[in-house]
Amino acid sequence: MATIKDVAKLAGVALSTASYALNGDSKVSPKTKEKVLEAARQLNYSKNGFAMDLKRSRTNTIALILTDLSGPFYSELIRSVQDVALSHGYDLIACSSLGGKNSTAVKFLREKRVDGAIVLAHNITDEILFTSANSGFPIVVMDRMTSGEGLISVIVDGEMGGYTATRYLIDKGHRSIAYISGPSNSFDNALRYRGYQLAMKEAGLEEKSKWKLSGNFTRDGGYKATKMMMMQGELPSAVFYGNDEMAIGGIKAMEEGALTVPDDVSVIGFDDIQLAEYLNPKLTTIRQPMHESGSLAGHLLFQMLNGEEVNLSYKLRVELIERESVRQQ
Amino acid sequence: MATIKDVAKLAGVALSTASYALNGDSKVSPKTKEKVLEAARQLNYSKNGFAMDLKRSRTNTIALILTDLSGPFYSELIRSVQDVALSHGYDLIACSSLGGKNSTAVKFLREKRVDGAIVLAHNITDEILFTSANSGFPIVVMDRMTSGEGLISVIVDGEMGGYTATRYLIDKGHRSIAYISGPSNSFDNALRYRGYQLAMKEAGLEEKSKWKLSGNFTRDGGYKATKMMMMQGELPSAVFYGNDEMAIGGIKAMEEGALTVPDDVSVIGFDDIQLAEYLNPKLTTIRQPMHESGSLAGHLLFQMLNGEEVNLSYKLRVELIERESVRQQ
DNA sequence: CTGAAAGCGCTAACAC
DNA sequence: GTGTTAGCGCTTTCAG
Repeated sequence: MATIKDVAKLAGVALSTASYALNGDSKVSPKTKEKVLEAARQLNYSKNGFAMDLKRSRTNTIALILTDLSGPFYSELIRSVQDVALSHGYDLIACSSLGGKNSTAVKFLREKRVDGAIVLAHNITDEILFTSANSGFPIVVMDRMTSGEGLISVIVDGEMGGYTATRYLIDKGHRSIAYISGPSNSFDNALRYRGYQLAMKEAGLEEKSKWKLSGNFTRDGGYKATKMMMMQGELPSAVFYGNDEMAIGGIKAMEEGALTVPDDVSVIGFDDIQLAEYLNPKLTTIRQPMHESGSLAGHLLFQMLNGEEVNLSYKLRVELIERESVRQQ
Repeated sequence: MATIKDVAKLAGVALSTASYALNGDSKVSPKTKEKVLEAARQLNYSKNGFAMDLKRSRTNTIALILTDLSGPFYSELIRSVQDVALSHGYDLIACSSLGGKNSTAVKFLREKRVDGAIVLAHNITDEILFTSANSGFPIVVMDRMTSGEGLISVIVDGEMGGYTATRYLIDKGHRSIAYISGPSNSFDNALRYRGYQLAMKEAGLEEKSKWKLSGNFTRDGGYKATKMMMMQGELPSAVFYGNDEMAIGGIKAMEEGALTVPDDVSVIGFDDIQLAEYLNPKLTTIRQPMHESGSLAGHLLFQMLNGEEVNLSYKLRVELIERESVRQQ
């Protein structure tokens, strides 16, 4: 691998001159510059990224950390963060926190391989966040309400969402409503469930403990939880799934059990994933403003990077998307 | 930011001793090691990633380069590559080639910020691939047939896929079959189209030039191309969309035009994206073995990293997934 | 086992 | 404008 030293030698100039020429600094004469560039071309030279980062102690890169890079749900978020990064002349890399403490994500955070990060990964502990973030290394976290030095959060109002969904079902005349929950350690799930409870209580409705099922936020989990519910004999008139993925699994289970949605049982989800409007029936759900929240997170990160003052947390509103999976009772 | 120097000083040992202790080298006495670790803890020390990479001139990281991080289609691929990376003790980062020559992807490739890369991004030119790859920096490219020093390809047999899809339609009794193509610079599209042409020719069928439409591989493009086709008056009895996304858009356009799939016109796609089986009607399509190809690409990359000999290219077979969008004519 | 010292490749004062 | 030089923070020989 050719180094800048080789380039300088071949071009017959000093190291620094080569560096200046390569970086487009104005204080190099055009012909010297051309000489250097030509030498670089000949040697197929390309600069060593780390050496530069080390020297500059800045990478011009931010990281987006997700639990699993492969969730279709993140598309919009990734895109909006990417747009913001690009518009600030920064690079974006995505990495996964799969593997917890030993994951790529934690390594990048701890070893400061980027200038800042946006984190949406529940398996990154608060402790890691706290010890990694500081005024020189900002982090915005999107799946919990946590803040500290260089650490802020932008979250979606899940409680409001849970309330809205439940309330909508109640307004449609439903009286027996089940909530199929996500993982018990999920902050998002807790919020949605709290919203559900609130609306139920407010309407004087009771949550039946036999319908208290968990589907782990996965399609298969939703399927199994629903099967379980169906085996219990008595069915609610509506079920609120903690997320759309579980609702998909749930609808499948119902279909298999000769139950029609929404005629036999109404279904509402949460997230508004892309698939939602292609399901049959089209899924009524609560839309998370992924684009807005990603964009906001990105902008805030750059504000912090520039040393500007920002709030400790931001909460975004959620929206009901009425489609076909809920019927008037 | 505390450096290893600070840690050494606080612990009262030499720099090298601190380094050894921190890296778990065996030649440090347990109590010295503990002293160092304690000092590191106190200072909230974490090593500087670049300095290490620079010194070691290895990053233990590979990159997966995609045109757009946000395509839902990549999920399975990402997951399989990730699994392979993890099992080799490597980190994986994903980055986007959005922005072409100035993209993050190109920067990472040229500046060697990783140890190797898997590329599935048609806007990365062959030239960049050739100048970046070498025996010390392997690249496996997944969307074209290109090879060179440290550069190999694993592709899916798109031509066979195109042939299979078209042949299936013909066997179902269809005689007028349109192919809605992807971007003209797409290698994948060219392959699929060639397969289509082959099957048509073999059956003595003719491609009508008025149905020669392009949908750019996007949902919206498929929608527009289909609208265009419908405006022409005469409709084919079956249409083969270059990918599933376009088929989705196409089906929507047909629905809006009071056309029923598959009763009025049969539809076949390509890719077998997750959505395909949730559409109404469920989409008949050609499945790309994303898991297998990602896994293979990953394994090959590591073989190259280890200096092992590998073939210049690998071609994977494709599979017809029969669902509901094609009917017997 | 420990410590001193030599760089990895690059940038950015600083002097000429 | 151009060249000299001092590190960025780390690993790793080599001598004690």
